[in-house]
Amino acid sequence: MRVIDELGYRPRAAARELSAGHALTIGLVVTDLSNPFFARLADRIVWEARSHGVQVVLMTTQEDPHLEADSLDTLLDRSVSGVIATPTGGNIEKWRRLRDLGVNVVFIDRAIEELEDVDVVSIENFDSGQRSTEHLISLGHTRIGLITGPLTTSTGSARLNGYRAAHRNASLPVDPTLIRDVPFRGDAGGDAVGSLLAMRQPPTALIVANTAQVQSSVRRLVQMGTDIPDQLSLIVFDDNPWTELTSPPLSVIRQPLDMLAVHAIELVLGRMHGKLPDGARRIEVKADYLPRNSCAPVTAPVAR
Amino acid sequence: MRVIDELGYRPRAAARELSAGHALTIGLVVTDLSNPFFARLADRIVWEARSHGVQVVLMTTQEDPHLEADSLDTLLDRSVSGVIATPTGGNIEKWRRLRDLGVNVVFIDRAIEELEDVDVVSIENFDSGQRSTEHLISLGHTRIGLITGPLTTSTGSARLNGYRAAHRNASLPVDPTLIRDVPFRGDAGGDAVGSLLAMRQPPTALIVANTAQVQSSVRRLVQMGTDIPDQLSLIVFDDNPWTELTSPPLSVIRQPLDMLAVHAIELVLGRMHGKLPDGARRIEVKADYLPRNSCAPVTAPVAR
DNA sequence: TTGTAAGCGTTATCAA
DNA sequence: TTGATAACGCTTACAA
Repeated sequence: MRVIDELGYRPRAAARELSAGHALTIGLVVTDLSNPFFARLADRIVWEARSHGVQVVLMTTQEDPHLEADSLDTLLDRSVSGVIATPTGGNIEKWRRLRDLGVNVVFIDRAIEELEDVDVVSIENFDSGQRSTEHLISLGHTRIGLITGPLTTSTGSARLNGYRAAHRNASLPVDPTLIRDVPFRGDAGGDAVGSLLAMRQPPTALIVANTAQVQSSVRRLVQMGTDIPDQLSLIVFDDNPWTELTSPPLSVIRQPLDMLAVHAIELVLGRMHGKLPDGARRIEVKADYLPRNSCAPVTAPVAR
Repeated sequence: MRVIDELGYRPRAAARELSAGHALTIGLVVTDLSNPFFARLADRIVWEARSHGVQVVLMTTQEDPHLEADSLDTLLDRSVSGVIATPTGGNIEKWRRLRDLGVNVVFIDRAIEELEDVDVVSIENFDSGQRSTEHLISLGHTRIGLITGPLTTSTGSARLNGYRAAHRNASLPVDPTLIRDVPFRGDAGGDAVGSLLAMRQPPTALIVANTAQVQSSVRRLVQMGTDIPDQLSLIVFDDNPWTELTSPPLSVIRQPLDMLAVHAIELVLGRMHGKLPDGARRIEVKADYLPRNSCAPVTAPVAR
């Protein structure tokens, strides 16, 4: 021990991994880090992992299944003992194989229907969609726009279902032309905003129900000089650091990133140490509605 | 080859690393990912690294030298062949040892004076400080506040020197009470804003010269209801996605993240392959001033 | 308790 | 060109 200290000896990770057959490393696979949601999620995960002596290898997919497939191969080569990912939706077989090979997989933020035996940590998507819609309905809005990610994603469909349920409960019809499911990448959010406001009977309220579309949507609203909240009430998903710096400050659905990260890490590490019972876990944490000043009652009653 | 295909064989990274003595991996050591500047930087670096078949192990320091030291040890254990880092300023000996052990180190964004033989990629800090100050002076401002990171950091001191040079060139005195060098973490930016505006003779313009302080500074300005630009002209460092979403949109110094990332990766990989001449490289890329609507001429001439 | 040896999967060296 | 062999540094099982 004294000599170890004197020489500053440190065991070599590669040798240990080769001998053990697996690495004290997890892979983190997210879309990209320019989305503040994923960035802060990554920050929390790296932080939590560190406190357990686990390193994080970071890979980004740009929502592209090919890049995702590459990432998974690479992580497999590295014998990572776990993967935390926001899956693109593709590579079903690859994910399954990864899991069968003993890699602990945890999906965060979204799920994949076909992979029911994979752990998932997410917010209560249905509930978030419902509550934000209900809030706008309670302000008298009857034409509420919804911008969401592709409906093939679990977040997209669950939030839309919440939106629908809120309408149903209020005995309001759902106008399908107010619903825009758009791709994650590019300026799709902005375009959806443009076309919604150009409608003959435009919505009086808007929910941007995916973090990937918030920035481009808000940018477009600012460019168009839309008067918020008088002309349009607005709720966006996820409390970015800047949502309170706009005028007016935006009412948001706040996703509890810390909880998501902590649960994800605990699932991965728990399975690593075999401390968890078999069977997939689905953890849903509540997302709060944080009212600020971007929502107001409808100004004029809507003629029908 | 056919059998390789059939069996889906893939070489084991751990064995290769053990044999080769080093890993096709680099460490990325940044403060934290909740700062959009570092997040986007990390995004670009991961992306560039991937295109060269190199994986990235991510570690965060929270500006804490102890955490940084831990990170370096861990990376050393992993035999990474390179490290890209925004150094905290401490651990001088550790950095030097790392370099002497053959790990290619590239500092990004900031430098450490004592380590003159380490590659550095940064923006033209002096120039950025000078140009932003000059712009405000040309609008007639004579009392220009400056919020910057600790002056022990290369970015802090270089930007301050630029600020001073601009004053000198315009034969303006520098009022030291207008200069606030504050810690990176916490709400130091907001507090500096508060105390600057509470001065008997407050500044008519403000430069927030560090990304870490922008968010808390702007938040405080919004909270205080400061009229920008009529009451206070504002320039902030780094073009976050939200700087054009505030009202008014903020004039910024835009740091060319792509360039920083590309240069850093090229330096690390270039040295890995021994394609680079000896001797440290200092690459400085120009940062553009991007005028938006947060700067205006002084309203009333300052009584003297 | 301490010491020895085999094995992890790859690369590199040296013979054939 | 091909094929066998040692070495990388750690863990673990077994023998002394």
